Amino acid sequence: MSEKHDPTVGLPARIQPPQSERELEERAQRIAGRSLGDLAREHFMVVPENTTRSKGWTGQLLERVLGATAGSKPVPDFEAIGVEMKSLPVDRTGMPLESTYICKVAHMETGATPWRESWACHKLARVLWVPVLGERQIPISERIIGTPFLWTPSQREESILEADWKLLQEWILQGGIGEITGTMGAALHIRPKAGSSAEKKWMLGEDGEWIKETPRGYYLRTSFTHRVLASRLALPNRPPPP
DNA sequence: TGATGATCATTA
DNA sequence: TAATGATCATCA
Repeated sequence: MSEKHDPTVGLPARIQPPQSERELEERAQRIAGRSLGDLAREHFMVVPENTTRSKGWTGQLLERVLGATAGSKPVPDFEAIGVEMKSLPVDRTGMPLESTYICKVAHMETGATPWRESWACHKLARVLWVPVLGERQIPISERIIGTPFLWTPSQREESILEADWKLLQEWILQGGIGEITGTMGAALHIRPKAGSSAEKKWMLGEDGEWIKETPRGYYLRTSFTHRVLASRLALPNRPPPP
């Protein structure tokens, strides 16, 4: 009989998950303006030289700092309060540098799933956006956290997402998942999401038969996330558009 | 192994 | 140079 090794021995206690949105917001506001290097040091994380081999590092740091549920479970980052966290790399003007991954394209959804019942819709129902000044020229440790904020899609935003969802579902119905390209969808689109293009998974094909296909995921375009940032941060007191 | 966290890098 | 398609690390 051997005792189970406890990897937390010698490390600081894990940050407890926030028990309310208020608590999460307070934590998030406190790291606004801080550098990734400072936060990493406080939480005993080593800053990578570059992100090529550490692509998820910033997100993992923020999860740790804010007390997100660790791991890769298919549940919200802050499970108790149903909030998803997304770090968003932006340039100095607030323009997102990358699209935002939402979730995989599930083979059970390849057809006529209503937007409101979709995995993507549930994922986006409540999001803590954490902008990070993340231009490649800036060393990782010097990148600065912006102002985080909680977000639920407005009616306008949701109608855009729903329209794209319907469009993509229609394409899947007509031609199968294999016909989808990244050009489809104004805000929400579908792109490969796999370890490599060689990776194939069983999906439902055009005529309902099982086929091997590249795993794909739903992503938000930068044009959409930019409008989300701009409407919540740059123009906080702007009256709603007509 | 498959879902999570994303960013990389080639091409149009 | 932006966008699409490809790829990388970690965790349970």
